[in-house]
Amino acid sequence: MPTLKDLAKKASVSVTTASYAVNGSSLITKETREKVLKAAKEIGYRPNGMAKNLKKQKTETIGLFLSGFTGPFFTSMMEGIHEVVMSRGYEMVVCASVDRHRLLIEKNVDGAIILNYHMDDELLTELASEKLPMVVLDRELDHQHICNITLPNQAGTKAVVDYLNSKNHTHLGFMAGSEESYDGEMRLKGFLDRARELDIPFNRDHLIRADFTEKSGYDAMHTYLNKNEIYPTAFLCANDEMAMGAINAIKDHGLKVPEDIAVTGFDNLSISKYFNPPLTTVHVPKKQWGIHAAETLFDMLGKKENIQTSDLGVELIPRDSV
Amino acid sequence: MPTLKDLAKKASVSVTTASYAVNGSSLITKETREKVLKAAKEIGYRPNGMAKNLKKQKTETIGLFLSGFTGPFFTSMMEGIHEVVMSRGYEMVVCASVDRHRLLIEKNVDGAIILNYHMDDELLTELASEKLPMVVLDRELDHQHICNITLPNQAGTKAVVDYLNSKNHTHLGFMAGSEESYDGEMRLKGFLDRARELDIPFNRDHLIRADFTEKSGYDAMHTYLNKNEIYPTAFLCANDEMAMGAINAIKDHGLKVPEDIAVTGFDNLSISKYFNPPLTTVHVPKKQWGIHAAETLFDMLGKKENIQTSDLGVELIPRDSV
DNA sequence: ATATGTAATTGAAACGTTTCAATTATAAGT
DNA sequence: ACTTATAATTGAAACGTTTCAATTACATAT
Repeated sequence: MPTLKDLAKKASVSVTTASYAVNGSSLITKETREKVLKAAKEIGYRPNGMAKNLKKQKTETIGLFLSGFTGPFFTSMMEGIHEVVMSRGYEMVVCASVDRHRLLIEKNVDGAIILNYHMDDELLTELASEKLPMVVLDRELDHQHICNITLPNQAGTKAVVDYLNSKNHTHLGFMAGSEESYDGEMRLKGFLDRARELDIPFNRDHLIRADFTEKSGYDAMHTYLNKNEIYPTAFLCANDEMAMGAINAIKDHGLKVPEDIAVTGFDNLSISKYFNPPLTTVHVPKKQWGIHAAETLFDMLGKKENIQTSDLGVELIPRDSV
Repeated sequence: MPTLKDLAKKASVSVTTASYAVNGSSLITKETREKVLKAAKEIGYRPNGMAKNLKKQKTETIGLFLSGFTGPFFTSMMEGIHEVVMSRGYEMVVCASVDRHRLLIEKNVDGAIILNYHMDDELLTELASEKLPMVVLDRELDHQHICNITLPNQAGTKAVVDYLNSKNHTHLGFMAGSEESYDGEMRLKGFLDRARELDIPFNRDHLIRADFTEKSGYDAMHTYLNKNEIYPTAFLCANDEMAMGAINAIKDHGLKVPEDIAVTGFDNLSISKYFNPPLTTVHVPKKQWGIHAAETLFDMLGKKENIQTSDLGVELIPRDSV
């Protein structure tokens, strides 16, 4: 691997000049630059990113840290983030991990967007700093260098309860995800609160736990139906994937959706409208969410004062599954 | 940001000892190690990844370079890669880019898996080396430090043609993706070749181009149906997403699937079996593909001789869309 | 007490850049 | 021709680690 020193020798200039040439500095003449660039091509010189980062003390890379790549939910959000990051001339890396990721703890990124319930609050508050601002999407953290951008989860399930209520569904069930998920628990909370507010009785027997995947939704609903012969007229699910699994289980059990049991989801995945039956759900502006997160992060990097983190709106999408 | 020097001072040891302590070397006594670790906690020391990488001349990170995050196809594959990478104690970063990505060209990764038709062959062959082996998934490149692991695209569409033929479909149409996609073009080639082999006449009027997304599939089929009043009895689509779009367009046009037009996909996305009608498609072992790619890359990193790249199998999944 | 071997610690160089400060070359003004 | 200003080039330090080679500390054997 040729280094800048090799390049300098090849072009018979100093290392400094070589550096200026490859970085397009205006301090040197056009001729020297061209001479160096030509030599660079000849020996196949490529700058070494590690050295560059070390010297400049920054990477111009922002990291998105997820708990996993599974599921169709994240892709729109990533697109949103990616668009913003590119437009600012930065690079983006997506990392999945359990509790920690070397790129984050060894400061290999200039900023981070976190959507990873495996990472605990302590690690994040410890790591966040002027040099490593963060936007967290899956919790609320009070820290000078952390911004929270959360989804309107509670408002979402509340809207669903209201909608179902208006359709005279007064016996409700809820399929929740993992208890570790902030978003999931907020959705559950919105549901419970609203049910209480509307005096809709809710029995914990009709609270099912799954893990946000279609399969887990199927399995959980399957077991549930085998155990209970009396069931609600409508089931709210904490996300679309589980809702689809639940609907498939209900159908396989010989019941009809929505006639016997209505089912609602949350997220409004792009495929949900093509499901059979098309899924009533809460639209989550995933891409917008990503854009907003990234823009906020760049505001922090730019040391902007008074960073605004506007709320995302809720929209119920009524379809045939109710 | 406290450095190793700060840590050494705080713990009243040399920089070397501090380094040994944080890296768990057995050259120092238990007591000194503990003393240093305690000091590290106190001042909040974190090793600087950039310096580490520079000195060690490696990152223990492997990069997956994609053309975009869009679409549900990649997630299973990423999971496969990720599993392998983690099991080897490496980190994985996923990068989307147009023609180049700084992390790749500045050697910020120890190895790369490429699935990005935007990157041209020249760049890749120039970059691949002993220190940066690559596995490419979307083309075939002959280079000492590049392994190709491609999908059984041609075999896939050939199987579909055979299947449709056995169902007496002799008027076929094909919805292809972007011409830049190797996989897409191979799928098309398999189709064309097999049709010729079976003496099934094919008219280029029934070759539609879209760009692999559901929306583009819908639009393309919509325009097609408005233009042609005579159409094939079956349409092969180069992937499932376009197939779903095409089916929706056909339905919106007042025709029935599969009665009026049968439609097949390619990929077997997890949602495809729940589509209405369930999609006949070719199963692509996406996760297995990822695992195989990552394992091959580690074989290269380990300078293993005689690297085996076994082929992936094809499996036609008959469902109601035919 | 002295030599000998091993364990623990340390100093200093190196990794490949960037960039400040210093130097040299070139042009312009008298 | 000589100063002065500006442009172009360069030397050297620094970024924060790792690790080789050298040193010191300590125990054991003579």
